[in-house]
Amino acid sequence: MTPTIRDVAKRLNLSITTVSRALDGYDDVAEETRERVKRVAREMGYVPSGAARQLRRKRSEAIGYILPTIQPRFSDPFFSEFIAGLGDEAASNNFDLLVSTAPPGEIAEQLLYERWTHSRRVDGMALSRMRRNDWRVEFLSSKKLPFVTMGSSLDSSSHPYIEVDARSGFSALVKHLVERGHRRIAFIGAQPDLMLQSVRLEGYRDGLEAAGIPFDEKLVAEGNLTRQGGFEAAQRLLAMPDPPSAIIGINDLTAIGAMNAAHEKGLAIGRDLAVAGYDGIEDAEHTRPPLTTLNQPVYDIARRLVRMLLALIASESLAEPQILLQPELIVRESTNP
Amino acid sequence: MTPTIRDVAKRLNLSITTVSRALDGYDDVAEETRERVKRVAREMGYVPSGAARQLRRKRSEAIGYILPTIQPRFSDPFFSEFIAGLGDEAASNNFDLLVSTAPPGEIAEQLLYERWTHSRRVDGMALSRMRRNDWRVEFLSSKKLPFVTMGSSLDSSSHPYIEVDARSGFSALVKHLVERGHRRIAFIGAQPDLMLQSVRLEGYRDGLEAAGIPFDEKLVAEGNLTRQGGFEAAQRLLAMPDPPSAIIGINDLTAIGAMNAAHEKGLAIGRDLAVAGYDGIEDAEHTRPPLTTLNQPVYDIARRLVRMLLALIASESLAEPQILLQPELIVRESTNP
DNA sequence: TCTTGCTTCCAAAACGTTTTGGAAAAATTA
DNA sequence: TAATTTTTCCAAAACGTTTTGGAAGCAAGA
Repeated sequence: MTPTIRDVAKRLNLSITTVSRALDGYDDVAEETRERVKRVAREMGYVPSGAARQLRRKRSEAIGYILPTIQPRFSDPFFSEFIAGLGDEAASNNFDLLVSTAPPGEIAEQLLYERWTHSRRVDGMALSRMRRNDWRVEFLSSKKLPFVTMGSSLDSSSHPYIEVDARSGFSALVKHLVERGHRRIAFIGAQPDLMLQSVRLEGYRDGLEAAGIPFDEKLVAEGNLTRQGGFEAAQRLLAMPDPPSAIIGINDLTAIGAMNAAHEKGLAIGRDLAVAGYDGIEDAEHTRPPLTTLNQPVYDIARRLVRMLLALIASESLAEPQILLQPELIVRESTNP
Repeated sequence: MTPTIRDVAKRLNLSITTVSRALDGYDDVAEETRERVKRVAREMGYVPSGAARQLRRKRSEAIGYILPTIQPRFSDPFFSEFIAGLGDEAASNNFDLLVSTAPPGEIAEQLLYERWTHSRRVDGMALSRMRRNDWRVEFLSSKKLPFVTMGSSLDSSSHPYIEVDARSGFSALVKHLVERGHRRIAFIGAQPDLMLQSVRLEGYRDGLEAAGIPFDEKLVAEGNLTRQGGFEAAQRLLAMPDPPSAIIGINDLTAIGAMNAAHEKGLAIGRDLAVAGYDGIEDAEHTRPPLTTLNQPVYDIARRLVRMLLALIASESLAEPQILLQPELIVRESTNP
């Protein structure tokens, strides 16, 4: 069996207290003893039992993240980047990352949050894809479990988050298209309960208003953040009697779907139809033509979120609890042939 | 504070033993009492402490997976699909998925494996991207920690795994290209220590041999499983005096990179140069032209791996410890204009 | 000599479960 | 009725740590 602290203590003729304190770096143990303890512990391959430590310390040294699995077999590069960021930063602080999956809004999701918070399997959580008046915010606040979010929600409660200013971003995107001579600019959005939908749609409207173009709701279609959703929405838009000359996708996947729909209709993207997205995923560099997009540094945001979360867990106060970043407009040939 | 089992017992005037056994479904508690216990427990919002349970049961009800983060900001759709599969299946068995990240082959990786196994934070592990004579296999075997792998390694020890028969797959891919009239078929591979490199390269050679085409090592280039790697390798291949008429990428990302290199050189893919990949990621459906590939059901494999792993953890014996699946050749316009 | 103050160690009490080995009460059998 | 079995409950002992509140030994000061 794997050795326990008792085995180490016995071998050293010391009490388990001293072993524990020696390894934890307390200063009431002689430097020479500490060295002996450390050496023997390593020799014996001793690693403290996570469960026992958690039970006693009442902390799990783990943070949680629940992946919103919409369809089975989903694959959105946003999430692998986000998880990599969470994992890297957690790992470099000796924290673990607990991941689970649940379809958003369903009962299973709620059960999972309850299980994790009540059983104290995690010391804190990271949330993404915020919804309007997200129940998770209220729930976690009431349970006093530290959490951080990517993007804000519409709650009055103001929790720590990092938000990318998508509103200005989309406005800038519209400006860019207007400068290229476009007047009929369509927008393919997402489910209306998502914060990113309201925010980005508003940015789109801001942009139109600034250019003096009246808002036309027939130019707004609903997708679902996937390629397929973008594809179908774009088909509908392009089948209109007076189709748009430019399409903005709420994210890159949507935009890529739209490009495919256009291509299938025989339109030359960039010339006949401009297309732009949001996210800055790697795929967007490799479409043909390459996709104009707004880049947000997902990996870095994830790492930074974890740092904030760890500070909260250590009940330090945050210098900057709400952070607003600007996305970077990357103009490529899909809007600039 | 969150209620403990003691609080529930006190409220019911029962012993904590009975509460525990009632909730765990033992049959030595009266049906009527069980109902009372369940009701009150729910009312009080009682959830057993994970740490205490783990400590006593000596099981963590969690499985681990370590993401091979090669570069910072990596995003390979393979992994989001794989993690979604692991997470979904684990969640539906009330298991948690512990994820961490480590660059493969470095000391940090080893430390992580040691920490997780010794501290018993996980009951078992899933591995992917197997290396030749993978030390992890030996390590986990010696620690007697259950594990399953996607793909086999070259170890004599035969652990449970699911392997996709990439060797036949690549052979079939070559056959397909030969039938389309190609004789100079290049292969862009990956780092030589990866199992998938040896296996897929062998499949490629099998295919050449079956077609009576001599193997030419100048047609084999090394990539790194990313688009960028594929792009650069393809540039080298296409700059040769007698360039290939077809390129096979070891995975879809590599192939997509190769398509871009060809496109940059003004070659019409499908007509001037055939390109094919392996994985069946969603991106491959949306390249222009769509990419011929070998599809492997990553999501399902991940779920199945977890089922195998849970059986191992419950020390059941597996009906089929080693599973070999056939990839499905999906011919698209990149090789079939 | 008796305090006082360090330094270095430790015994015992948590932490919140599950499990073991009965015991009391009720039901069945002889 | 007495003996046996079945049903239903429980006290106490783990599980492996960390933390609390000293205690022993020794040097320095009075």
